[in-house]
Amino acid sequence: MVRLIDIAERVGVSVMTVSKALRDDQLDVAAATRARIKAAAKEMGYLPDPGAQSLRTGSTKLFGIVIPTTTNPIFARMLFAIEEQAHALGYDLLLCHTHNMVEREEVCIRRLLARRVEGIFVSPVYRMGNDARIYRELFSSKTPVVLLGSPAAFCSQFASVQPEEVNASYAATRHLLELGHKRIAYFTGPLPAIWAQERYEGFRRAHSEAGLDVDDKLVFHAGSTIEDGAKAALQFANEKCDATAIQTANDLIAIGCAETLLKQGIKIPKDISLVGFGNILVSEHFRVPLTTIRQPKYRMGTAAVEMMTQLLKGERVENRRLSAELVIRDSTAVPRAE
Amino acid sequence: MVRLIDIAERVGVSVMTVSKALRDDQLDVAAATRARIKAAAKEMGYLPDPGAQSLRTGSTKLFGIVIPTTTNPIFARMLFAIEEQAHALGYDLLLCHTHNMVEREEVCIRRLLARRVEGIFVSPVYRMGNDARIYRELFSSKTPVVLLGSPAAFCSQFASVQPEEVNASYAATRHLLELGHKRIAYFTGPLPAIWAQERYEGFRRAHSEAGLDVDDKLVFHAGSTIEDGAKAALQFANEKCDATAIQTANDLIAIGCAETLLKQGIKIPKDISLVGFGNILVSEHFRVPLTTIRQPKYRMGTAAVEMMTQLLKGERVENRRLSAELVIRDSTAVPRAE
DNA sequence: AAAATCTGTGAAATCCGTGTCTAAACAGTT
DNA sequence: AACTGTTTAGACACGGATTTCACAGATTTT
Repeated sequence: MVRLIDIAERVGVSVMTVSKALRDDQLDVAAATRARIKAAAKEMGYLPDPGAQSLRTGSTKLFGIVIPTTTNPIFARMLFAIEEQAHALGYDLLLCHTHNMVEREEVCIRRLLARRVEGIFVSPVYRMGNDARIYRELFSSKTPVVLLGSPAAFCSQFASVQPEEVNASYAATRHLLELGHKRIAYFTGPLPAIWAQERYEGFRRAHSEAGLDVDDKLVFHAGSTIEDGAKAALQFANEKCDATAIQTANDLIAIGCAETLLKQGIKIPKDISLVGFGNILVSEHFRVPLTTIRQPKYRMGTAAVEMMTQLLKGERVENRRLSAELVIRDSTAVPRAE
Repeated sequence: MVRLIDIAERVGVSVMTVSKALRDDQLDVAAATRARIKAAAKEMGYLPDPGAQSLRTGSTKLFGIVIPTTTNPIFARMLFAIEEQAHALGYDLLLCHTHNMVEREEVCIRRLLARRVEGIFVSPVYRMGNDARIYRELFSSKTPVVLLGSPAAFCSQFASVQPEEVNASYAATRHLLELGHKRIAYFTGPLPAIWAQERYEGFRRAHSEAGLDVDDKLVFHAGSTIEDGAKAALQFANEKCDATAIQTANDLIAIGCAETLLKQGIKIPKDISLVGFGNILVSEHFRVPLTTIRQPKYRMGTAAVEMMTQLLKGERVENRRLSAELVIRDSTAVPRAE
């Protein structure tokens, strides 16, 4: 590896001069000398040692990102945006997966802190309670943090970007109500997750504004995967409640649900309407292209990085909520005439 | 931040003793001293500075990974496996996206080299020619490299993991032939990509073994995205060739193709059979669940890390090809009786 | 009892780049 | 010629951990 001193010897100047010549333009070094040094550095393929740099300057130029998994399309797309923006700022990105497990999340965050990253993007693993040791550690480390998702009680001290869960979910329910549906089932996400609560809240609000009550028998607990959706659908079918539409807390649940119903010969949207949340790739190309909420994944990523740069500058930041709009496809229609 | 010297002062020993006590177990330091030091380190929340460590030892404990994008489900899953294995080895992972653009790929690889990563996993951007400057640079940097995908001419000096493209594609074609299809169209991937060539090769081989010729009129150039598949399908429909089945170079092409054909009222598999390659999430839940080739994504990731550890130990490694098998779903059937 | 060996500990040098401060060189002014 | 101010360059110290080596004291050998 080429070091500063190698260049210094070659050009015949001191190490300090080389260091200055290669960094602060316009300072302390004569133009001619600077040119010679830069030429030599390029020719010799010099790359500063980041270890030495970070040791001296205290700056690692690293961000860390902690997400459930990249196989979740929502996060894949946000990750993509964040990586792009971070690079533009001269930061590299360290990636960690939690698989939605608290122990893993702890390990991930500790790894990143040990690495002295200058900022962490994290999608918190949902849990009950208003305290989580790792988030206290994170806070006392003073590392800038941007939450990708809802700030639950245990991490409410940090800045966050999230979609407009309540309003978006509300819009989805409204869409069903306007089509004429009166009895709408709801497949919830994991209860401890704020996003799940908020999406459900939107569903309720649309009902109460329409002067309707939510029938508890129409609420099914689904989790967040395709399998969870399938299981809930089975229960739904068994209970033979007279719902004409189903709204789900995310697209994966909707997919699982639809697969199960279709298998039982139930037609979508003829027999039952279905609306999801998220607009992942599968939704568009699903057997029955899914009416859903388009989450602004890429924009959430760019917003997160913007907030991070503000935090790095020591500025205060406001939490951000990005609007998410309804995408109407083929899984919703007017209810079947009785 | 707590430093070694802080612990040293607290415990009343030298920095060196602390350093040794916290690292090489069983050496040089008396058990009692070691215990006191460890207790103090834990209590004070000591975390070694990776910058200083890497400066001194020359080891960064970092891997880099360069992939087209995490939104591509194939890579998302491999990334997941690689991250998991790397962490188990004590390495952190630096992520870079190329978007299949050579310029970006150069930037990414240079970033990683500048970071002094100890190993790079890279899915090469396909290009013609047998020379690429950045791969020469990479080679002369002596950084261990494992290719995620085919070793094209310009990067054949590196170790690689890849699925059994030819055989798998061959199996897909065989499946169609055995169903009784005689005229099978083929939608190729990007020609410079070796995987595209190999999948096509499997298609040809199955034909020649069955004593059939491949009709050039049935070969369409498709690229690698849903849009590419849709475009090729349009051309296919216009040319009214009498094919009874279509095989595509990957699942996304198949999806785009199917969307287009279905929109034109063509029934799958009744009017035409369709087989893809890759088995991504969409394929299973597509309007017509897709017959395809299951790529061993997770296993490719673990194999890549295994190979990397061998390279790190200075051992020679053999390129690896993992078998990929046919998954039969609903998009293939016997050809329609004329 | 003297010499040789082993153990636990620490001092100093080192990895490579950068912040600070001083010194030399030079131009312009009186 | 003496003085001032600016530009350019280098000396020195430092960041935090680790490698090397020396040394004192305890233990074993002769």
